[in-house]
Amino acid sequence: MVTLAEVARHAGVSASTVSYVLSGKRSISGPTRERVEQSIKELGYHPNAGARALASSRSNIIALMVPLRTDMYVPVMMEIAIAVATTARTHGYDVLLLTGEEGPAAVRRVTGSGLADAMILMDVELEDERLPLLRDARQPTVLIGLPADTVGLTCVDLDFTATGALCADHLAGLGHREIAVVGEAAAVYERHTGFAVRTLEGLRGRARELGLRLLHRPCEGSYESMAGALARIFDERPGTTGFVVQNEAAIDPLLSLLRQQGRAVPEDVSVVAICPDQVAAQASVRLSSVAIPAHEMGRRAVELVVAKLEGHGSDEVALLEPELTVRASSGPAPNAAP
Amino acid sequence: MVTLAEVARHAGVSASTVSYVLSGKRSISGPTRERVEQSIKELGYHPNAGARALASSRSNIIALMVPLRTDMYVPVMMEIAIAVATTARTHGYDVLLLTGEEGPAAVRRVTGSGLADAMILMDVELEDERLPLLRDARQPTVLIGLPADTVGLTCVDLDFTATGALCADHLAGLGHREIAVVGEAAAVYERHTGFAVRTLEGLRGRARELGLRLLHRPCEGSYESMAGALARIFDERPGTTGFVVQNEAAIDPLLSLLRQQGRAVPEDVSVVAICPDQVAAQASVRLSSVAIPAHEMGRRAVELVVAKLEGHGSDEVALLEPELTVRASSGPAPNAAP
DNA sequence: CCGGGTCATTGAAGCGCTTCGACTGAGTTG
DNA sequence: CAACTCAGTCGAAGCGCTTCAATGACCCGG
Repeated sequence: MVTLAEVARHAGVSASTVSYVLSGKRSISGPTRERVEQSIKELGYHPNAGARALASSRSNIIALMVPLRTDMYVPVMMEIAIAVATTARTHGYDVLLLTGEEGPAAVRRVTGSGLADAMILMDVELEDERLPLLRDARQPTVLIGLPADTVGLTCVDLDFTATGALCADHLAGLGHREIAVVGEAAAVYERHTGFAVRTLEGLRGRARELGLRLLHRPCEGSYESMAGALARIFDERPGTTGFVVQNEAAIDPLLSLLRQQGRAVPEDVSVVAICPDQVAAQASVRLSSVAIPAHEMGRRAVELVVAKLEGHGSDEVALLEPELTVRASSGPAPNAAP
Repeated sequence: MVTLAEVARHAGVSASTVSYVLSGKRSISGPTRERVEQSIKELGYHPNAGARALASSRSNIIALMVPLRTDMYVPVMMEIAIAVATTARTHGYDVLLLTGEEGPAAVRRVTGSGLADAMILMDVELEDERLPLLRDARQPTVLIGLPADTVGLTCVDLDFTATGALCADHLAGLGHREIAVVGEAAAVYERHTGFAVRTLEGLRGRARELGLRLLHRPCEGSYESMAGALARIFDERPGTTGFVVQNEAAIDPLLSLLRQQGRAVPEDVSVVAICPDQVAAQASVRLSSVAIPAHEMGRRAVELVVAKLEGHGSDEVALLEPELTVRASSGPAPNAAP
């Protein structure tokens, strides 16, 4: 194993000079720099991560805590994780993957041991038990998702309240008066997951303003549960002509069932989805949708955390503006005035 | 920040004693151990990861390299990643998340810097450019997936050749003679991804033995591309009564299209999928399928790598036996002899 | 030709931990 | 009872790096 000292000897300089060449924290003359870089290359030197971390109290690692559950939004989580990992690399950081399993204990372990310089948490609940620990951890933290109380926290999320309102606007604008919301599994609402709750609030609030009738039905995502939910929806509100779906797994079943029942999309019913663009574009009917900007969320989270690590950057809540793309699944309500 | 030395002072022992209490590498008397543990708790001590890594040349980190692409099997990758992370924790290791982006450079960086004690690579191609580096890295490595040449490597994978054969057996046993294979996107085969190629080999080999006619069509996974592929299949082989699907995204479109064309499953055509059980169980027709044991693969990979780190454990290829679960999507061929 | 400033480089002091060898005293053995 | 073992503890030497204060070399204006 090649060490700094060996590089220094090979290049005929002191160890500290090599270190400064590597870090760029002091000016080094051209010739010296070149000699050192040459030696590094020749010897195949790689700085030892542990020694660096010890001497500088910086590990250059960002911890990413992903939810253990895989009951929702798996592709989104994966895309966020990958975006975090690649963006972190461009800033010189590696990513440590923590699962929610250990819960608050993981936070304590990582912040205590200096394993990571900062943390990014996903799948934040409205009253998350990890939050108190974060508020007085010495490591900077960024949340992907929005808890109830954001004081002293930095968060990134799609503005789901605005997303709900946007969906309501779109359908109302097309003349739909009775809207059904096909949501995530009931468990997701029960554990007070922010995005699901907020979307619903946004939908309800705007529906009230616009005088729409709104019916919310959680859905497990299986074909069977979708069939059940759909039957109950048309049973209770036969005049339903607009659907908002926030559950990737339920999309295909919904479209398939509507087709089976002879309800044409978008002629008889309109469907708006809240899902990644790729999913919307691949469905049997190209779906009008509000995109989940997973990549952007991961990227922003890293950038916020890096800014904090570098001293600038403050606590802020970065809400991404939702964008609705109109595709082939939404059109004028069948009985609307022209 | 609390250090070992402070704990030692607080407990009235030497630093080395505290260290031995922590590691258990030397015997410590009951009273002393208790005193030290008490001090650790009172002071809220957490060993510093960097210092540990430097002194012991062990980081207690396993690097996991996941593919950057998200064009296939995303939920499977995620499940493997989560299984790796949780299993690693039970052995005292954390997981560093690397994306394929950096390619071989990431391998060099991690092995060179001692950032990780071992590596697990996913999405291995038949002729993977990272393999030469691994063969003479000092860190143990385990591959999830099977390259062409496994000499000197440790691998975990579902036995996809046997999986293909099993699907052929199942359909042949039900009297089907003409089988269509709906595969992954063409790009997956072009980059020689092991699992896709091997499944096909297994299918072809057994089909030949059993005298089945086999038609393979790659598929992007969108509804549109599935429609195209299906049209070409029935065009070319109108007598097709059996389907093998190895592409999660294509499952729903396939079932939906078959229904639209008035072909009943399993009365007119039988479908066997190669996918996680959850997906098979949630489809509109409960699918007969060979499960992808994602969790098991992740777990096994960690256990193999930990065994290597502990000195026992040798190079071996662990192929998991495929299991076919018969559900509602496969039945006797319509024109078969009773 | 000297005081003051800048630039490039160095030596040495740690960072917090693990681990080796040495030491002690109690228990065992011939 | 001397010789020996062994469990339990300690001191000290690093692990490979960063960083601070110090040292020269050099240039400038006065």
